[in-house]
Amino acid sequence: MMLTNRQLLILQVIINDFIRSAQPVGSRTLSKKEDITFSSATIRNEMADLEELGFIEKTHSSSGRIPSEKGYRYYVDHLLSPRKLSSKELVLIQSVFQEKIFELEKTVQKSAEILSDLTNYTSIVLGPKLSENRLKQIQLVPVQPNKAVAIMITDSGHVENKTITFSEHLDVSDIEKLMNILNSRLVGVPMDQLKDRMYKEVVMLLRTHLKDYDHILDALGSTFTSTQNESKLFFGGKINMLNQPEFHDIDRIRSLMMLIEQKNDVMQLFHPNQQGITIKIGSENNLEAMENCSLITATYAIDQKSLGSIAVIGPTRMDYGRVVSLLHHVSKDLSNALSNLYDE
Amino acid sequence: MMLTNRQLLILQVIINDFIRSAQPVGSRTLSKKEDITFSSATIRNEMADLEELGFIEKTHSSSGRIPSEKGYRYYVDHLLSPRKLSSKELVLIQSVFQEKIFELEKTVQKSAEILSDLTNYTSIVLGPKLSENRLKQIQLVPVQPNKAVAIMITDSGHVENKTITFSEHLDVSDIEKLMNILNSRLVGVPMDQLKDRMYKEVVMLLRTHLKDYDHILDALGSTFTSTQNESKLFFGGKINMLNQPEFHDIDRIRSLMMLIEQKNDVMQLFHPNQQGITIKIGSENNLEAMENCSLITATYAIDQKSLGSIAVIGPTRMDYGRVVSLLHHVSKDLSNALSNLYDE
DNA sequence: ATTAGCACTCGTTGAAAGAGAGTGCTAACA
DNA sequence: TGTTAGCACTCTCTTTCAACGAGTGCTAAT
Repeated sequence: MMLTNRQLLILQVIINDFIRSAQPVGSRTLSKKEDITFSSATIRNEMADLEELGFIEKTHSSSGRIPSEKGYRYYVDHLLSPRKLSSKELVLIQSVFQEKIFELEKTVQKSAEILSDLTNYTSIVLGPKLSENRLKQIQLVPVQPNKAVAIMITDSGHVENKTITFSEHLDVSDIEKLMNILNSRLVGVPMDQLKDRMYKEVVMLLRTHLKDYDHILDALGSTFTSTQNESKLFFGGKINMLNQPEFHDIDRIRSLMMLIEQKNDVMQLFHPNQQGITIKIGSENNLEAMENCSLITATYAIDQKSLGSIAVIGPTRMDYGRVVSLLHHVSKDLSNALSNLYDE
Repeated sequence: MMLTNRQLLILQVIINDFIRSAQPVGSRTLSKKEDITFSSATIRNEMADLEELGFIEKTHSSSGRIPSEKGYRYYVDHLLSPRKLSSKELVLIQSVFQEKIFELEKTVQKSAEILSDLTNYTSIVLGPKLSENRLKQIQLVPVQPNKAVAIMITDSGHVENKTITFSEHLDVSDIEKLMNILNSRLVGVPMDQLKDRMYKEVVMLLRTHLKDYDHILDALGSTFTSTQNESKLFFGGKINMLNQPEFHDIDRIRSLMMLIEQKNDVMQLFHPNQQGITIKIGSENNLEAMENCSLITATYAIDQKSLGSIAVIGPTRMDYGRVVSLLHHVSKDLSNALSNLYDE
C-alpha cells in the first residue's frame, strides 16, 4: 500500500482544502490549485485509487471527496507540516504567562482560554494531580462545638480544605492536641497516602492522648478519603464548537456538550502515560460522542516532571498543523511559567 | 381593560395548552377542551378581543394563537395556581438535603442539580456573599522564601486562600509576627472591609515591628482586594435547554450559552433586594439573549438572613406553576439545611 | 500515461399544486 | 343580544416535478 508522490500530493491538497472549506473537494477544483499540473481526469483516476485504498470518501455517488479517518491518520502521521505561528499569536500567548499570576489554577485556566481563543475550538486542561503533592502542614480550626475546618497545605502551595464533624464535643485543647499529632506524623506524606498513614501511624497516639479516639478516627478517615485522586478539569471555549459547520445538527451538539459536562467521560479521553503531542482522530477516541471530533493532547510539566495534560477538541476536519503548533507553544510556556512559580 | 371570566378562562386554557404542546392553539382545539362549553366561533370572537388587548398573538395571519409576554405576565400575576408536587418529587428533594453534607458549596451545588433535573430547565444558584462573613482567623504559611499562602477562615467556616508574594525575603519569624498582627487587628471584620481596616489599623503596627513594611502592605492589599464581592455561581442542567423545541435554532442556543458562560451577564439577571419568588418574563430581563426565556428566582437564607438566590431559566413557555412550587420547596429546604449546618 | 469528451448520477433550488389548520365575517338562531 | 353554523379566504407545509450544476466514471484519442 505504497502511495505515489502524486497520490500524496492529491491527498494533501484534498485535506487542506476540506479543512478550509468544509466542502467535498472535486477534481475540477483540485486541478485549478497551483501545485497541481495535471488534468481533472487524471485526478479523477487517482482519486478513485485513493478511495479504494480507504483514504478518501464520497458523501454520495457523484459528490467530491472528503478525507476518511484513515486519510486524516495518514495525513497527521506523514504529511503534517507544523504551522509557523504569526508573531502576533506568539506575543499573545506569551502575554498570558507574563502576567504575574501566583496561583497555579488561574494560570492553568488562562492557558485553556488562550488556546480556545486562538483555535476557535474547545480546550481542556487536566489539572495537576494532587497525589504528587506532599502535605506541608495541616491546620484545624474549630468553627462550632462539634465542627472544625481542616486545612491542608501542600508543599506546592496548594490549599485543600474540608469540614470535619465530630460526633462528640471536642474542646479547643483537644483539637490542638489532635492537630499536633497529625502534623507530627503526616507532614511530608503524599496526599494520596494520608489515609493509609493515618491508620498506621496516628491511631496509637490518638488512643493515648484523646478519649473518643475512634469517632475522631472515623471523621478524619472520611476527610482524607476525598483528598485522593482528584484532578480538576479546566475548559476553554466550551461553546466554540457551535461555530463549526459540522455542528449545525442539534443532536451532535447535545452529545458533545453532554460529554464535556461529564467528568468521567472526559477523563477517559486522556491517556496518562503519554508524552509529547498525541492526536486521536474520531473513533480512535472510543467514544460515540467523539465520532466527528479529534483530540490533540500535550503534557505540561514542572521541572521535567509531567504534571497534567492540555488538549484541544475540534472537528475531525480541524486544522491539525496549527493546533499542534499552538499546543506545543502553550504547553511549553505553561511548563516554564509553573516551573518559575515554584522554583525561584 | 377588564377581562370577562370567559376571556380569562380562554386565556388560561390557551397558555396551559401552549405550555404543554409548544404549538399555536386554534379555536377548534380549544372548543374540545372539557372546561369549555361554547363553540369555536365564540372562541374566535373572544380570541380576536384578547389579541386586540395584547394578551395573545398570531404567528401568521391564519394561525392559532400563542401567549404574548403580556399574556404570560397576566397569567403569572392572576391565574397561576401553584402546582402540587408529587410525593415522589418531594421525597427526591428532601433526600438531597438529608444526605449529610458539611460543606456549603456542595449543598448549594446539589440544590442546583436537583432543580434542573426536576424541571428539565437550567438552574442557577447565586452563592452566598462573602461580604456578609467575618474573618475568624488568618493563617500565613510560608511556601517559598518570598511566598506565603494566606488562609482566611470566616465565622461561617468558609475558607479562602491566596498566595502572597513578597518582594523581599521574609524569614519565618517575620511571617509569624505579621500573622499575629493581622489576627489581633482583623478578626471579626467583615470580609469586604478587610482592606480598609488593614490600611487604617495595621499600618502603624507593621511600621514598628517590621522593616520593608510598605512592600508587605502592597502585597496584603492586593490579597484583600480580590476577597471582596465575589459571589460564586453554580449551575445545573446547563444543556437542558437543548431539549426545548424553541431552541432548535443554533443561534438562540449560542446566545443563551454565551450568556450562561458570562458571569457578568448572569449576575445582571439577579436583583439583590428582592424577597420571595420573582418571575421575569422574556424582555423583562433586559437582555437580548433572554428574549425567549423566563427567569424565576427565589432567595435562600440562614436564620432569616437572606444569603443568596436560586433561580430557574426556561423558555417563556415554561411551566410556571410547577417551577414556582419546586423553587419554593427547594429554597425552603436549602435554607433549613444551611441553618442546621451552622447552628446546631 | 494522460487527457478530452460525454453520458450519467445525485443533491439543490424553485415553482406549482394540494392539503390542512385556522381565521374573520355574515347570517341565522334562541 | 349573545351565540353559533357556514363559508370564503389565508397562510404554512408537504409533495411533486423540472431544470441546473457539480461531480463522477468510462471510453477513445493523443
